[in-house]
Amino acid sequence: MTFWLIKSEPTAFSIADLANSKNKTTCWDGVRNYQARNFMRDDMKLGDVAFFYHSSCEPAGIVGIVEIVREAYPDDTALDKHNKHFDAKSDPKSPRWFMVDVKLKRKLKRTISLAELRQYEQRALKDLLLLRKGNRLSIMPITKQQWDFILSIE
DNA sequence: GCCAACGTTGGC
DNA sequence: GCCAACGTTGGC
Repeated sequence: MTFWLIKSEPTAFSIADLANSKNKTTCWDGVRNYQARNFMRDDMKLGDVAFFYHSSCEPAGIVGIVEIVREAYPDDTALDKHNKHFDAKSDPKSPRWFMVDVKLKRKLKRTISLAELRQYEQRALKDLLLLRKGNRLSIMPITKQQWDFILSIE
């Protein structure tokens, strides 16, 4: 089982939006970065869990926990001309972009902000990809140790 | 709104 | 294959 962190800008799709979705489940579409896609397509498995992270907002931070309830399948928004994530170079016969379905397990009792996570960047969260300088990855694996530690400070 | 950091594109 | 130009991300 792998642990993950997935980012979303709450103005685009927030934890509240997920809570209000049917079955508290949504398809995680719109990922247009190869590294993030590869993680999702190749390594995200049914039953894996992920932290839901709000980016580009105040405060940015971890706000909830989701579970992967469907493994990777083609992201058809790439083929939809009217979708903002349309990709003219994506070939329907050989899909370039993928998505998974995630279901809300629970909201955290409080937001664990980026600033708070940074307090541990020399120690328990030393290797957390999120804290690496210039990191822009929207889907990243985290270790069980990091997962457990973050939950312990909730 | 700014801008550093990064990924992608495309000319050569 | 190199790398400049460009677009995007995301914290501040």
